[in-house]
Amino acid sequence: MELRTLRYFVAVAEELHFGRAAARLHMSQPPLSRAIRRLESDVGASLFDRSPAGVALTPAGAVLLDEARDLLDRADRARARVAAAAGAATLTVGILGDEGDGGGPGAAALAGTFRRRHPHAEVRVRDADLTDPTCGLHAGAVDVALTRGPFDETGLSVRALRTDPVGALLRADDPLARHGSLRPADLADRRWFRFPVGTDPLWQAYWSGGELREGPMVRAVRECRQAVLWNGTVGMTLLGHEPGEGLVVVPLTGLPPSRVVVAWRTGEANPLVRSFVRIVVAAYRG
Amino acid sequence: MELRTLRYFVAVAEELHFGRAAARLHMSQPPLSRAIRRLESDVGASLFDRSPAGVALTPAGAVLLDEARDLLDRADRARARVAAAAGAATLTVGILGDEGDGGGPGAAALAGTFRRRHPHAEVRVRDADLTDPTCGLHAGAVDVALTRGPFDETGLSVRALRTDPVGALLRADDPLARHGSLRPADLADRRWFRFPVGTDPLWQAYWSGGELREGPMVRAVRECRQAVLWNGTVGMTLLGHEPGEGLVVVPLTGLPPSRVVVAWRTGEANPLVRSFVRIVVAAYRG
DNA sequence: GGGGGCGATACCGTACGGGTATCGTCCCCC
DNA sequence: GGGGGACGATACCCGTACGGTATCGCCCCC
Repeated sequence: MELRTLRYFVAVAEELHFGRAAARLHMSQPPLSRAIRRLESDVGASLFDRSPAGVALTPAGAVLLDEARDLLDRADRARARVAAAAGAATLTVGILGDEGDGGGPGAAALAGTFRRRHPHAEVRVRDADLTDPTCGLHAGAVDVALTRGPFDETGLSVRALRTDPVGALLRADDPLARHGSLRPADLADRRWFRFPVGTDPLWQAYWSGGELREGPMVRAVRECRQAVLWNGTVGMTLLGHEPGEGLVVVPLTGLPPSRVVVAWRTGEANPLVRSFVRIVVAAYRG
Repeated sequence: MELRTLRYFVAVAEELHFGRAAARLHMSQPPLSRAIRRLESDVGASLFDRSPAGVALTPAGAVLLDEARDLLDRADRARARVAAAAGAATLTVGILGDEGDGGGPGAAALAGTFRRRHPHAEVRVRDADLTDPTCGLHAGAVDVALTRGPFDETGLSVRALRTDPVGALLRADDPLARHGSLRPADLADRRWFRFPVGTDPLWQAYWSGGELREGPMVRAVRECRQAVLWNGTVGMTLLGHEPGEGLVVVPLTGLPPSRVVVAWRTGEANPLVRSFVRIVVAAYRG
């Protein structure tokens, strides 16, 4: 007799209809039927009379409906009290700014889900520029980062969410722009944009086509586009996004795809971090 | 926040020691640690201070301990009330008498487990003789049968619990008794004991070596032994049991092994049946 | 400095809870 | 009276999550 099962039971008892109850619970009807059957064998009593005419509560079911509502109510209040006793809780989330992640659920939606689950907690979302892919995880500026690899993962726990193929960002009038795909060697003589000194080396190397090269320095996606547009520089970006006026993206082969990840400091004490991670993983899966 | 998790939490909060709490819960320590971590991220608060010195409750943990005890208490009472509202519940269990099942948990142990889970219910155990392997399932004399195949399964649901190899039951001074194994054909000219008229044909055929033969009529295991001992009759029995004074069991090849099963009428309304089946299956697995 | 206690982590197997597809049954209506 | 629709049950599949064992990391203490 778990609380989730009791929630199922209350839904069926209120709807008196398995199909509608399942819809209300955002699940399909067969698992709901099974869960109720199991609940019945668990408490050792029939809870519903299933007659062709419809579903009706048995006396035992009526008693359980009462008790279940009470239990669920108290469980909710218990949660609230615990949260209150825990005092002010804060979670600082870092996301890779500007472009962020086009195909994902979006930071706003994630923060919303999180706030619904933890109404007492304060969520701060902090945008990072392309200088630090960890958004300040190492430095302690954020508790959890929703970002993109690769970066130095020592001391961090990482869960992959998705992988995206990458492409070269070129001016539309570049001779290479008409190729169907390119390899890094094809761009060996070009200048690539790079990031300010102190940027994570793995990150720097990956997004500069495999090695550091001379080129304009950028901090944000917008600056990358400008750098490509204004001079012969090339850059890397994700496939599938609209590259912008006067620009073209050509798929790059021979490079590992870029991973969207959620990362946090290993052994982090703040329990909200794990909760956020679970929400993010679930959102990217669904 | 499920009730099971809260039981875990209370155990840890009372022991203030993960290892001991795990022992009390009859589980190992790692899953317990994980469950508590998950609970913490679920409620969004740290519940324990894990210091090298030991484990201590946080303020939030203290609040939850209070609430959890209350919830678990009320859940127990809810169960009791539902059971009371359901009125007198009865489960009649049929077991194949006399020998029953040597290697299994035993009907007494199973009934004990069941009574602990359903204190309000009345359990009646009914021994059957070898005449009816279903112990009166078809006739409605019992709700669930813990028995041995094969038998007519129409209208019944069956779950297999174990299979046992079978052997021929012979007098120790029988010339065939010294063989390492026998096939039914080796016993073609012998008389086999048989069961009273009206016995399930599948059952009758299986335990008479593949066909019906003339021979003494028996109703119980004891009678089988006597029949073999007193005249040249042969019979079938299970390997691994002590056959008794003056008797020998020789393995029989070429026959499907005998299945120990739990069976009930398909679509049975009594929810105690499913509960009993679950208990039996768990007991045979563990 | 080494050993022991204890919680955390890693990894694996199983079972349960979710899904889709289909059935059986009853009702209703043409 | 037969066909179709509504609805709960069943069959089957799959992923997750919860159990387990083995091992690590850390601190304490002798």
